[in-house]
Amino acid sequence: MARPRAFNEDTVIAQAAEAFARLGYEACSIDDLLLATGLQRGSLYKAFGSKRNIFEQVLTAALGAGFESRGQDLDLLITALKELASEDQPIAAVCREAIATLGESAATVLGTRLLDNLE
Amino acid sequence: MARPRAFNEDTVIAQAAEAFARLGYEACSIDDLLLATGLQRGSLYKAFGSKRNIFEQVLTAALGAGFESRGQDLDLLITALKELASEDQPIAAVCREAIATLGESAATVLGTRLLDNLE
DNA sequence: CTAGTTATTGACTGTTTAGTCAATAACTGC
DNA sequence: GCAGTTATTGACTAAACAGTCAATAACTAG
Repeated sequence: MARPRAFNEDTVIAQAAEAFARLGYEACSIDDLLLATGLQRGSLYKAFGSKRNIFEQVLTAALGAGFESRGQDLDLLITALKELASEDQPIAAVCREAIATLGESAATVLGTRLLDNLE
Repeated sequence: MARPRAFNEDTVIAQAAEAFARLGYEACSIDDLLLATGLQRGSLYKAFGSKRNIFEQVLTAALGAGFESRGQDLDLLITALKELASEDQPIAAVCREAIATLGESAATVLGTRLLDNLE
């Protein structure tokens, strides 16, 4: 129909996920995301709209179907809970669903992952 | 000896603790701390040196002698683990000591507090 | 009262932040 | 080819950021 995208959206989300998981939400700047994805500013904003929206897509991809408590995905969940969930209901909803998947061990699984930051 | 301080250091640390616990480390700006403490920029920096040092004093006060896993103190511990511990050894050391105090229930206690962000 | 010391103030700096946009490029349908 | 559409680029903006500093104020010792 028109000029095609030069990137694959899923790949970009996966690259952004790595950056958010490693740095956390606030500490991960747009420049960090540009570096991680190889995109230019305008392209990132055209495709995703805002930092918060990028994170929402990252989180949905990580915690949606096929969520299996990989370390990186737990880091994203912890970040979402600590930095966003209390003031962002859609993010909180995604978190709730993932936590239901974890069942009664949710607290221990998350706490154990938190403690991994000491090693 | 000279001009006396117009504030009590322990009070200021307690006020800063509330702000850090509520907002997290990165999301808590110096302006947030000035608002919370009522101090002026120069006074805060003269007394504590840097944002990171203020946080270290807050954390030491919260997790040192008399640490009793109050909600606010757990929030500070979680913040320290997630945002600072992996790249700041003195902060990590304070965390380790508090976690030893919590014993084998540490992971569950921290995870449970994390999940409270959903309510 | 004076000299010495330390605390307070708030204007200032340079950097980094998230986000915007006009110009241009790359495509498709005709 | 041409017209229409969407993607890319990177310079740009305004706000927020952590941290500094010269001027001044408030104290103590003598």
